[in-house]
Amino acid sequence: MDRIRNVSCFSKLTDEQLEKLKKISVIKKYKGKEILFYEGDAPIYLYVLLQGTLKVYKTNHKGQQIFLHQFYPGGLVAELANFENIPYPATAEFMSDSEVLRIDYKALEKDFFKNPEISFEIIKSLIAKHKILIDVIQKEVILTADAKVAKFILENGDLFKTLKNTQVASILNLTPETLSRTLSKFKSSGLIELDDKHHIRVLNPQKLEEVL
Amino acid sequence: MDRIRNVSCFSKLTDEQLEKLKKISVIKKYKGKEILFYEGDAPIYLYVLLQGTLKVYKTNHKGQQIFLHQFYPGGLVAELANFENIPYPATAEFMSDSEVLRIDYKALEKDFFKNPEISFEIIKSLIAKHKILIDVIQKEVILTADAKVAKFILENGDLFKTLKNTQVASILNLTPETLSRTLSKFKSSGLIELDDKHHIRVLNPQKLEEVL
DNA sequence: AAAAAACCTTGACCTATGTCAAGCAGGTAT
DNA sequence: ATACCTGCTTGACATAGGTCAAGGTTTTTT
Repeated sequence: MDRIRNVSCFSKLTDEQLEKLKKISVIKKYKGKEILFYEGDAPIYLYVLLQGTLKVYKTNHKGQQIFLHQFYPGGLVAELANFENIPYPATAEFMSDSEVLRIDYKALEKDFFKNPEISFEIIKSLIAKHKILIDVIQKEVILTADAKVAKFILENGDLFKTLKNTQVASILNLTPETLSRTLSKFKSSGLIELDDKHHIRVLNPQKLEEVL
Repeated sequence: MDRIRNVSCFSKLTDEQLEKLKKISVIKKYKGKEILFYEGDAPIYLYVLLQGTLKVYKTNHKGQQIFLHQFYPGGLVAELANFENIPYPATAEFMSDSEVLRIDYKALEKDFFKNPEISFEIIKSLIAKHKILIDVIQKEVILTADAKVAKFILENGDLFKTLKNTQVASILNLTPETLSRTLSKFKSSGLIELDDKHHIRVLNPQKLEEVL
């Protein structure tokens, strides 16, 4: 199918290779809130997200989700677990109705691994994920709640238009209460302004940077 | 030099390739506590640790070190920054007198990147680092202080023999006070026993596991 | 439009861990 | 032996952020 060809990761395969790939993979559909895999599951498949969104999170001692990352179409999911044949280190849950390409990993390894194009794509994907993890560490370990919020406003200000505050809070791994308090603090110190419908206007980007 | 050949990452190179590598690299010696690079520096070189130990950490808002990882001889340091040409995301400091192979990254990229052996080694190194980062997240974000200590005792119990408590505390990113309190708590609940010289005996591995 | 559900805000309180300070123990140097 | 580090322990206190609860507001369902 053309679906596969359009995935950036496989764009450079020959027709013949694509045929092979088709044989070891299948397209699966999921609904929002369904789970693709749980933390601790054994990895059998490599997944490529074709459509929809997928979030990956870990669960802490008190059962709360620690949001790690969100996948968009084209993303390669969970190579690590496949490579190392260790249990998935996190849980993956669909956030909307989605489609994934489910690839039999063992077969892929056998046929495709010597292909330098594929290796390169894998390196790229690993590096991207590496960056994500470093960001997670930055976010969770280094930044205070205020700094998280300031960073999010500066980098993703428009998302406030689409997301509810609870959703933003969960992306930042904060409680809605803390987010609310932080926003009012910023508001009262004149850093931002909230008009009617969740539209944040940054009044003082300078100062907001300084919070970091 | 044979030094290079013994680095696992380059063990499969031909003599000719090794010659090339020699031309674009140089061995540097450092003393303990010297800094290899600071968080935020621009990456020019790829480093391979030949001898000694190197620790990598980030610094949080209050200026404390957040320990991320320790490198041992053979380790490839900081590929990410090189690949992506972004500033180093952490600081690297030698913990003992050490030697590194300093490789001109641009030249390496040009000459060696199509080599599937090298690609494979890079993938391996990236995956190892990926795992480390996931562990860091696990340690810093998911685990409580008690759980960190319990995990460390179970996995690295012998290190208590060689390291001072302050050093263990800094590996766990805890204050010595917290570590001390946690150890006495474990001791008084009969989970562990401390004899004269820093030798921890685990009395109840079962229960210790449960703390996790 | 009415009822129900979900969301946001604010206050009071809790908890884990860090900070500061003091005392103590053991090892090393004088 | 004495003095002096360095590291360990313990206590009192501080603080960031979470938890619980209640009231108000918005959105969704009926």
